[in-house]
Amino acid sequence: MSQGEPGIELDTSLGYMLKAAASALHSALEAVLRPLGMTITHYACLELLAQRPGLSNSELARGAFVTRQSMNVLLQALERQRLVVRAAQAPVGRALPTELTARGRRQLKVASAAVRRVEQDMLANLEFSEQDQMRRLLAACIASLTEPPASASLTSPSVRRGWRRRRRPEF
Amino acid sequence: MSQGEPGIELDTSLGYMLKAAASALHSALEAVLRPLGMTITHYACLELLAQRPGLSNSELARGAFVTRQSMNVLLQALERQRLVVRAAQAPVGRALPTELTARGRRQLKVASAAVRRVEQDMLANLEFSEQDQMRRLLAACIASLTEPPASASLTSPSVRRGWRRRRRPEF
DNA sequence: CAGTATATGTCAAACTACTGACATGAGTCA
DNA sequence: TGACTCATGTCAGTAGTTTGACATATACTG
Repeated sequence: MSQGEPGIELDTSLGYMLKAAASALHSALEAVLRPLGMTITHYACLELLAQRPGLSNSELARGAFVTRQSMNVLLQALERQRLVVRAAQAPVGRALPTELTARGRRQLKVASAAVRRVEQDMLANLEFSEQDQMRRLLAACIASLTEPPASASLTSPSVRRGWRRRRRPEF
Repeated sequence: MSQGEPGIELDTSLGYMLKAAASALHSALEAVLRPLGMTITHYACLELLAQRPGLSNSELARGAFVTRQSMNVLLQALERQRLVVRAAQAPVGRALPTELTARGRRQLKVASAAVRRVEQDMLANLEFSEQDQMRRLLAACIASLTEPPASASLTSPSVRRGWRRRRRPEF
């Protein structure tokens, strides 16, 4: 083009490619989850609870990359559907531990299988060593973007100080 | 973090890590673009037009990973702000070529610099060879998810048949 | 040529997720 | 103890996107 150095070369920009890959994955996940009557965040919430029972609303929000407000409305819906149960009162602080019900586990089981298929499709052409490599590279990108050098674990809410987590999530 | 760390795949799931990286990038981009009064899609639209002048609404939508309806409302806003101009009538078919105005180019220049900084931050700890590797891996994932083996170029709307592009975009 | 399928532009309605705001619980520090 | 800071839950309003629908333009098919 004419004007000097324009901007970013989209075709080779890793930021753009990252977005493209995430977008493709998102579409594929939506496509398999929709017939099950679930959104991606809905699925993510269930999966998180299956692997870490007792997570609070805020912790689930961080794990699903949405705001705690968004997760809150979702959680209320899931509770109405009897897919999860929340403690009536907080054991400590204000955080209310949440857990899956048997019904929630059943729904998750179906969804989880579908999601796994999508992920395997995505990695169909990658060797195991390449998958490891990709994990390493993505982790490096995440770390660089999240600045604070250490931790920020899903379940370490209070201890860390002086660093304020970025408010906005995804997508 | 007392509950027995159920070995979760989330921490090693490439799908999850991809989402995490995209989410972190999205947040970082939003943070630098917001002070400029731009959204990510807004920026993406301008950047696309800078590199491929004459792109239509639908082509811009695909390039920015949103629906053509979303891009349409954005384009109308950008046109009102005199950042872009659209052809009054289609040279062929219904597609209306769009181009940046001088004003649009000026706005893009500032945003592009900010975005470049974010991307460089993200890649700060990666060697060039690792960046190439990452490009290759992401490209493979995108290809696997998009199924149809070939093409699907940003500017090949009509030729391809028998394959319907996935409707939903991103993020 | 008629019929069908694909692309595109655009309006309107519905939704999802975010921002803003406020109150509550807990830890830190002087 | 009291002031301050931080994390959390939750309600209300809003912005950005998607879904749905329809008209129109082109290209393929038989």
